[in-house]
Amino acid sequence: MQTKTKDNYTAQAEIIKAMAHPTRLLILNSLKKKETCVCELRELVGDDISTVSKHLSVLKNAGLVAARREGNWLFYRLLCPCVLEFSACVARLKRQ
Amino acid sequence: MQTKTKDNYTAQAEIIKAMAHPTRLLILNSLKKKETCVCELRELVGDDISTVSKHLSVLKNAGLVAARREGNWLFYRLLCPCVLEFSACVARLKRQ
DNA sequence: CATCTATTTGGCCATTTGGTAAAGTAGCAA
DNA sequence: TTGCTACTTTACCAAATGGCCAAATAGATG
Repeated sequence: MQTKTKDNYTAQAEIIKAMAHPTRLLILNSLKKKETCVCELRELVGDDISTVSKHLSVLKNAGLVAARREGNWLFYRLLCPCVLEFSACVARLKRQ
Repeated sequence: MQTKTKDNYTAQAEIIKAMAHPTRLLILNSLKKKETCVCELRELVGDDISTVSKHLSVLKNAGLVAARREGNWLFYRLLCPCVLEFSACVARLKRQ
């Protein structure tokens, strides 16, 4: 196996790992509909605010979302909606 | 958030988590081409045979692959090729 | 039966992850 | 300035993950 390919899979795995959590999937799917502030995501998720913030930083570091400040609020948005096409495939798989 | 939806994301996350490792991505992409025995996957991956076997059991438990015995050999095959369409999306993301 | 080959499983250990509480930071407003 | 709101970061802990070695297992063959 070539090093370049290995690096490629490592980089892909990083992104997939960032998606591999129920809360983060929920957040991603929610952001598909609209840009959302942390406080609203927190209500949606139902966990501690610091937990939600950590999940958001995982998604941000993976390049899946980005934030925009508006006064006291931070609005997160989805950078790559195509990652959600994956959900449909996984949902299909689950039913087999 | 409804319980049903939560369960849904948990189930999806299980499958995505199974993909979220460089070695397992390598295996999945290799199986896309053809059914392969463990010994050959081991050569491809380069890790200890027990490590490769454990990765395969993660993929099997997630429902992503299945095995077929032929004499002493176990041949693994990909059950849901659509999971790999995701790679293209992630690769695009990486370049942004 | 014994033995060989291919693969899985269990034990162990180091590293990573996910969660909370507490402390820190950034902007707004009085 | 002080204080308030909205969030992030740090510290800490428990649980999960990933790796290797060694032991166990399954089927083929003598």
